[in-house]
Amino acid sequence: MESLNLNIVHMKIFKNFGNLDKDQLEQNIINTSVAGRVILLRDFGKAVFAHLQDSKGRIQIYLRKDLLGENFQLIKNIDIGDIIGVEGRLFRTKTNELTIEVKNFVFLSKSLRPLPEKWHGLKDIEARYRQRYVDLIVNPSVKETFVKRQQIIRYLREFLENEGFLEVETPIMHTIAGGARAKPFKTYHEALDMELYLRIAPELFLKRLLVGGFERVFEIGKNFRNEGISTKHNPEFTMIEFYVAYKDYNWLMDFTEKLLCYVVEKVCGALKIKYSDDIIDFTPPYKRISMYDALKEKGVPEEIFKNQEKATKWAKERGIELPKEASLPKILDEIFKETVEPFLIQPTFIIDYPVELSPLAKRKKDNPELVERFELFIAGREIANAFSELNDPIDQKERFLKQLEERLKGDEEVPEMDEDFIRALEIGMPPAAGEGIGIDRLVMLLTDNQSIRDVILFPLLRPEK
RNA sequence: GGGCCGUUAGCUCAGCUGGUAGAGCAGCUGACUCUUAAUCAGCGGGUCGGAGGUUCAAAUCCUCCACGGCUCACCA
Repeated sequence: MESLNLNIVHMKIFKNFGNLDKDQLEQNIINTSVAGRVILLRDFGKAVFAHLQDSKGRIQIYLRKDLLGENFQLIKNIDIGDIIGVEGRLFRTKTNELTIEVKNFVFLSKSLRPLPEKWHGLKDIEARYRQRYVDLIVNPSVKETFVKRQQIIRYLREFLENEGFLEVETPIMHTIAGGARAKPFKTYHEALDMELYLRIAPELFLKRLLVGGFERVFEIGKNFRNEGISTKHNPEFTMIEFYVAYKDYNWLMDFTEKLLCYVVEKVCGALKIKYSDDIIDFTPPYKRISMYDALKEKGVPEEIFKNQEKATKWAKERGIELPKEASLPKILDEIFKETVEPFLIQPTFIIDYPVELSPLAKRKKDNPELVERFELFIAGREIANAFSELNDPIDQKERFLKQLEERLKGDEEVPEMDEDFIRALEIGMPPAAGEGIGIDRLVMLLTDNQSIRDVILFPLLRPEK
């Protein structure tokens, strides 16, 4: 029987025969076979009802002594959690439930540990993360989340491929951890006797590919940041980054709207979705507003935009904590995070950031203190970060050098100088726009989950003992 | 790293101002051939997260530690 064609509950049985009523099933004998895990068991002595669960659903099976004869004694050895295969005829019970009347069955796997309680299931959050295999068996919505996660990635990929993008893989082990501002994980290569870093972003490698002549590239993969863990941060997380030559950030905003619509429509079946207590509407166009205008809208006085003393005072009066030695743009960024960000529920592009906050973005032509950058906020969270890419090697080198001063002051999050990246820009990079989207946060949004750990199969935890 | 909260049977949870640790489900035995968290009768099940302390007596009070949750800090 192991070699028989075993049906998958939902795809074959319910899809093909789920619409047949009791009489139709009496008149047409439909034999089927299924393998699955026993998740409920009701023993009546000479008859047993059980529910089998497989990857797509559940179906009830009915085992009778008079049909199974001597083999019926074996049924008494079944425990909840065992995996068995059955074959038999489909029928409907008195209560009209589609059921398999078993004529033959086989034990496939024995479960030695009991499953969690059938009614309350597994609730303990720690146990759910540590024993995700049990969580997946008993909490159906968990499985749904991870199916949706894969769909989100599939449709992102499909959209970009349809738009002529090439998917690439760049190194995860870096000799210089660049492309973002974050503390990296360290590892070690024995043969080369060399320290390496796990990447904090693929950005600088993807831009090297623009130099090499690929005009549309993207990469989906893990990034690693050696920072605190929270409901929005896991040390390893999945990003998609994509780059388009000969386009700028305005084009990219339109493109982002199309991309999100494509994915949301495919995955959720509508552009309006529920997230927590909000209804998020992905119908374009999304509001586009500069960082400074967004601050003004929330009542932040314009006079502090150009005056560090006043900005510091204004922030402190409102209990906004500032890092020591914060520059004016950094102070405004902190004010933004407190006064604007939490209120950006509907998709909103915040554009035109101060150059100090964006060392890899191109300056605006009419205002070199700002860059052509946007961040997309949804449900009070940053979902995407994008800009017209800086392709002037001289400006880029100057900005790296300026950052290095901070590194020398002891800021470990500032990357080392990447000389090879400068060399690549010196060869000549076409004007381009690039964007990164945090996949985990997007999945949270589209699956209505409040913690990043609920969209990562095996989130990082300390060892049990 | 700080603050608050949690950790009792395989699972979900009770256990009051300190006085021999409980229930439901799961398990075991028995009854029952259309049940839906099946039902009924009976039985077994615990280093109360760990280590100290206070006390005649600690799941309960105190201290430290471990793990987790929320939150703040951190976070391109």
